[in-house]
Amino acid sequence: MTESPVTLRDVAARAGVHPATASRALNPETRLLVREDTARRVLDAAEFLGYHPNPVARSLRTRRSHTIGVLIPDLTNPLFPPIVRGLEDRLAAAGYVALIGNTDGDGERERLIFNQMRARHVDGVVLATAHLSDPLLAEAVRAGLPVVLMNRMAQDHSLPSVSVDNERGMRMAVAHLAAEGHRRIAHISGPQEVSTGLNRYRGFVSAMEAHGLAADPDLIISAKAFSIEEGLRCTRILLEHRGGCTAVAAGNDMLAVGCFAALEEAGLNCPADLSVVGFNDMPFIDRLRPPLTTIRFPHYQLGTEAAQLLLEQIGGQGGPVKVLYLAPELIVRGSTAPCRERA
Amino acid sequence: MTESPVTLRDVAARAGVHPATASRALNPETRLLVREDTARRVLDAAEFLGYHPNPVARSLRTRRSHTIGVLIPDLTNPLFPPIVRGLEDRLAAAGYVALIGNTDGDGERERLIFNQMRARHVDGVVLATAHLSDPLLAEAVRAGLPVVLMNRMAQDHSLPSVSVDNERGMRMAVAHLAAEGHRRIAHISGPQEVSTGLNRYRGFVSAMEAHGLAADPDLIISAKAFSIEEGLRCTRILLEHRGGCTAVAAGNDMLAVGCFAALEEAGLNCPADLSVVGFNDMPFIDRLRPPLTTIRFPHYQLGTEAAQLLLEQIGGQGGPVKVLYLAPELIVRGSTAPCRERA
DNA sequence: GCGCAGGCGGCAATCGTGTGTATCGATGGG
DNA sequence: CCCATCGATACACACGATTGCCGCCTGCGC
Repeated sequence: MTESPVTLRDVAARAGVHPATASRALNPETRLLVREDTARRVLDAAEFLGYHPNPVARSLRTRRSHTIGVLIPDLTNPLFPPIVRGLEDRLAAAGYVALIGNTDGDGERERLIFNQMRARHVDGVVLATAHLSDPLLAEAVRAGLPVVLMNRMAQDHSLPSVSVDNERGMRMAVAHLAAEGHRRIAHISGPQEVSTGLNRYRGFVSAMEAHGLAADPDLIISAKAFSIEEGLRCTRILLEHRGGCTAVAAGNDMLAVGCFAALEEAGLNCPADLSVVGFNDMPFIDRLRPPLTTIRFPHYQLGTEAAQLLLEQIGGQGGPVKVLYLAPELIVRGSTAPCRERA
Repeated sequence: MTESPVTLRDVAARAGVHPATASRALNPETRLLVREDTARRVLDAAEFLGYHPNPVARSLRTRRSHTIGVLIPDLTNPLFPPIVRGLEDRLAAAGYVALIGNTDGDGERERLIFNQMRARHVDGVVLATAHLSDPLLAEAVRAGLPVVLMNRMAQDHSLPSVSVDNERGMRMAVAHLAAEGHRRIAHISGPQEVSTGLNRYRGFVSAMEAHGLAADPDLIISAKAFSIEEGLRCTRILLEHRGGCTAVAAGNDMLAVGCFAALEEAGLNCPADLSVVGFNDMPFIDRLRPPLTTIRFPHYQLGTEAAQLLLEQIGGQGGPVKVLYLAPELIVRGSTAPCRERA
């Protein structure tokens, strides 16, 4: 009464069959091995008793836990909740659940959590933390563990991944600033060890060249993390011995928020003194002062697509490795304005 | 090589003992049943082989999954990520993992997810979604499933819970507005079916009385959910046939954000035309325009304390039911100003 | 009427661990 | 010298579901 002690043998007993037969009848895959009326009797008995298969026992036998490990840097980064929800919703629809692990950008912690997840026999892993060359990837591949990279790509291995087209997104951001008349545009780049940081940097450089603008090395500062603190630090440096830039393309929204903080600290106004464009269009970023101009991509869908790719991989079709790009979109808000120096 | 096929029998074989002995030697609880040098031999063998007990098999035998179900309304509500992190961190320290379920405030979905979690044999449940009288609670109690309420309380059952002192917090908010000279203060209350909504409402009424102010029923509007949309809707109503209030105490920050949206829509200015105070001090709320005056409580700690209570309950000390209140704190920012009508 | 084929379903082993019980050996006391 | 006792370990089964294998029964054809 306290638990749900209704087990397969109970169902079998009530249906007057052997547990093995009940098992076959209940599994849609093997149901055709059982006569139809027998199957119906078993199903009715299961229904009547309120039978739910014990997933632990099933996992022990089938060696599949229906559990997915998800490694992200930090759940409290507003970018991730919608992505995680997309993941969980899609996984849940397939009968899987997600175990979330926060690495805080620490490689040591990442390895620890990864091992714990492997110990729990996860059926696959979604990595949103992978560095360009991450030893974990080699390990996962060697172990035959299905892996999908999310918002990240790897250089050493060809792995399925879902991400926004970062180069294109950054080019759109720069194009917007250029169209507003800005010529001296700075870039606060994300960490160059992750694909997101690197590709956006590349997009910045190529876009500047495409617009016939010099990508002044003095106006490119590399942040050590995608954090508000780093945005603040980098912008301070920029403001101190900047070559007089009129606009900043930040590596992501968090860096842009840090940029805002630095401007406020220096008594400068955005966009009057400096135009700022971010990347991600994370929740609530449209309600800041000023509302941030940024590059949007569908967060929730990023999660669902990552889940989809992982499920396909677990399904074992063994098809070609899929690399999925989601289209970025420029969202113009109040943090960018025409360049005054040109006017 | 691909998996970690090193099992208890392997360890036992290498140590030259029976698997049962190896099991006892490895378990600190039962280690004293084994001679010390034998235990050491087993431990060495386990170390050498890189043995990790199979948690699935263990769970099947011990009927403990080391898994906790966590039901929240919506992970994309910025209030929850820090709370969830606190929970996960504390649980992880005790060897537990959390399964997150989003109910979207839907009772049907809540029941569905709850059942799925029970089917997965979670060792306990943290409920951040419970209504004042929730059939799930009775069910969980009847099943002997450890439960902790988070940011919620129940009326029917005496259950362990962790929450902020909502009445006191709301009284602090009202006291602040009163101190600024406001006399006609409105309240956008949260859903009255959940303790958070009800207790803040009570706090509002009692605070108004304490300051000798009339709690005009026209100035109290009940939202159907703690959402931006509801905040928008309720504020519109308030602005249309309000009795000329000069301040609003919102049931939480999301409602306050909706309130901001309604003001912008009506061409009104906060705090010049209307002072607004929220509740929760959720992340990024300090970066809105204007920065929201609100009631803060430690989110992360709310999570860790809930986890702690649940772990104690699972530990089975069977002590008295603990109900924990965290102290609220008034954070004054730019969304509240002295009442102009008094000046 | 008998033999064979094939569809159904039962038997039992298995997954890896934990634990109650039995057994074995040693030791100490009478 | 034998028996009782106790400590240490081996044995076996249970947890609950899955699945390879085998046997039974039925139906059909000759």
